[in-house]
Amino acid sequence: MHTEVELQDSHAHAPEPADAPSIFDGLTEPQARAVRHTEGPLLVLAGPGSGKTRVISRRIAHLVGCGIPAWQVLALTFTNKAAAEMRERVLRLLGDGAATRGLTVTTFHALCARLLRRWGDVAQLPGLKPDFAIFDSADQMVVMKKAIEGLSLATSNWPPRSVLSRISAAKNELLDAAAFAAQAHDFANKTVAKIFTAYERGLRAAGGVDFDDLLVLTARMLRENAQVRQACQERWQYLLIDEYQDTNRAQFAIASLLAGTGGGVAGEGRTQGPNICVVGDPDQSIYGWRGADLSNILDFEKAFPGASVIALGENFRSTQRIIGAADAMIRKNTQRKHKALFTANPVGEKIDVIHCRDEHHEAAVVLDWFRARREDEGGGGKPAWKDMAVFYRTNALSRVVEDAFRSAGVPYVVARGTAFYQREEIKNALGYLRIVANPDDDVSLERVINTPARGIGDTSLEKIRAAAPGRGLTFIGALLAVGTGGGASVGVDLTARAQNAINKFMATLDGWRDVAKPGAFMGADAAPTPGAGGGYVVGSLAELVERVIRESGLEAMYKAGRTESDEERLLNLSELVTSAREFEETYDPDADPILSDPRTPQPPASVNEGRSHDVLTMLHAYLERVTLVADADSIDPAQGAVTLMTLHAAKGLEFGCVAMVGLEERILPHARVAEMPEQLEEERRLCFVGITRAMHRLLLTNAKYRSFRGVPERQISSRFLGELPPDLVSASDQSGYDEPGWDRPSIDFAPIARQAGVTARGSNWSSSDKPRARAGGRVIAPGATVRHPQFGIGRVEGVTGGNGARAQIRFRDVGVKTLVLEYARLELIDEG
DNA sequence: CACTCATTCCTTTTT
DNA sequence: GGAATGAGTG
Repeated sequence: MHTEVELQDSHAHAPEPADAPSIFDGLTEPQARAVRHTEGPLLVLAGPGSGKTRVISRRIAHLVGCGIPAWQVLALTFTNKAAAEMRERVLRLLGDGAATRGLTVTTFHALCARLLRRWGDVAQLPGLKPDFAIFDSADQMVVMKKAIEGLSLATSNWPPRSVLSRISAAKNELLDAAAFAAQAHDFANKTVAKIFTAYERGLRAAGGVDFDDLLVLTARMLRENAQVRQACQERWQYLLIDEYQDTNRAQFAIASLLAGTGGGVAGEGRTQGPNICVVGDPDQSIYGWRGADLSNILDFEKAFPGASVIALGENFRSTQRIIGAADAMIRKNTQRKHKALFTANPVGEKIDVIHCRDEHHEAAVVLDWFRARREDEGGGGKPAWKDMAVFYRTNALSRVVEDAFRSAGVPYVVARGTAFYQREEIKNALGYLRIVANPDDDVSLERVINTPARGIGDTSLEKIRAAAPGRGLTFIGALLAVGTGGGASVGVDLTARAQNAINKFMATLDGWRDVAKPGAFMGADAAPTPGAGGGYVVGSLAELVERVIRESGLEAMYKAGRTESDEERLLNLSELVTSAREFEETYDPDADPILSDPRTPQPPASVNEGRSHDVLTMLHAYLERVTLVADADSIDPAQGAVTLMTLHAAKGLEFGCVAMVGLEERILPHARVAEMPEQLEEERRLCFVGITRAMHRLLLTNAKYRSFRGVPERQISSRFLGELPPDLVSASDQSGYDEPGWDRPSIDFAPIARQAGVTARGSNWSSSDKPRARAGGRVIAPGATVRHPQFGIGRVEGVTGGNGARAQIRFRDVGVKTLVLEYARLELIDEG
């Protein structure tokens, strides 16, 4: 133990010397134990607010302090934000110098992307191209639709969304298309298996991988290729995984393969097993729907025998009342290992629970509550806007809150990191860039080939599309052939105009590729252009982005439009250039795991000094970065604004004052638990996560009426509210009604037997308060008489069950109509 | 071929 | 209430 001295002297530019603490300063005994543990597997069960991030960053600093080279340390998180924060905290302890060189702190997905780029060809993963693009969910959808249509199936029978989610589930279980097909026995599964195969083919043909592939392919590569596995194991001797409760099977496989079995060379007396440290909290597992497997954390000691376990139960964040409420609630979960949750903090104020009239009233209540908090003198002093947050279960709930904040002039930010990159103009610009990076990307190609309109219309494209596969041509190959050889040479009969347009387009693409390619005629060595936009070096990424925006015609297109949104789009495009420039400036090849060489497991040292990396490499890295951003990544507490976000995005954060809206049955817990009761406990954990984000004050609200898709529905108070100890709560009913039952959690919500019958749920009548509300949830069967708001009285002739259930109904005036029960506002008159 | 307007279909959560 | 198709027109 020699930490302190070493740590303090070796770093000249630690920002604030006064701030450079001893690594063990102010730690509790269990925290210090976790920091001190270096060799062998370690499980840290870290309750909310237990100083987890602090422990992790100090532990890394301690490892380095013990003489372990930083480049041997790999820390994995789920979001870029968490990675950035962890990295920053380590650097604060150790300084950004030689001591931390090569330290790898990144997300699972980003690590996998880098490993696949570096090793994909060595491992010979079938169909994986070195230039592969990462397809986000919108891209996946395009490929999926094509796959389904290519099999002559209807997207109405095989909804791309749900097929994708089944495939995703399979991939999370490490099943590939062949393995999935092998265990598919009924018709539905066999069909999904076929679609799976076609989807994979389409994805690979476009040189793409989806999010799940990043994990699956990496797991496979590590499992099957000894060379890659050894290289990684040799490089990363110390593995650390945050939010371990959220890992799925693929991530577990990756972690195990990276950890290996022994922790270094045999015979060195290390018998404890690999140096893998995982940190998590089973009570905060909220990604079950994405394949997270709680048994990874619950069975850690089985997977890594001899593991030490340290529980961090003391909470340093919240008041006693908040902790008491959270603890009481989470105890209702039965599938759970109890872990003591306690705090030495002040008792604090009671938790406010307010029943509101509707969502607009609810938003106003939240606003008032925040304003009142700004005058609070109590614990934490007067909070600023940035110390406040609103959480909700679904994104759809944010709109009303946003509106209220906007019109009240209260600053707010919505945590939607992906939103910027989902915008039409940005997707267009990125589409072009993606083609430059990977010409096979036909999803991007089809997106932008006629955006802005350049005379390559549907009819021409259809002809080319029809001809391409028969000739073994990719889409871009066909375009090239059409352009150079003339359409006739590949059996495509195009108008001269279309051919010209295609030629021109291809020439433009070529120009960009010359910029991106190293050593091309406008390569990195050329002199700087003091162009109008000026300042940057030829061969820079930002220049490429700017060129693409201009020469693609996107700029002109949005300039021509004179609506407000067009102006905004132009601004966004220049924002994209800025983001590229920023990326370029901070691009650090040293931090890039792909550059570690297997034969020389040394840190890359100063090999990559200077700007020798070419634009294409940087473009790949940039696109990768841009596709792997998460909602939570955009949260920047430096902004003086209230933060609005989903409960999922809130994990890992803390705020002085928190308001949670929509504590209603069918929202939190979500409606899906009616069909899948086993998901209730995850919903409760989600609520637990929300509550435990609050340091001083917590407000929980719900509304009596809430509109869904414009239709107001009567809401029922969330059962979770009923689970809070009454003495910790200060409840008030401002709904303007006084009905019994409103305060009580619903028991009316038990799963409805689905059988052959179909439930006409919700029955959303006009705003009148007739007793027919009770018709909701009843079974509609053939023979029943119903009333439709437009069509009048009708008789049910037949029903089809399942999701999106429909009924054929014969109306007196309009004849037989097929209606989707969920949306047709049917009123049951007689069960027949 | 491009643009506008009507119709349809949804809404968990996200790397 | 809104995005994403599709039909119809210039």
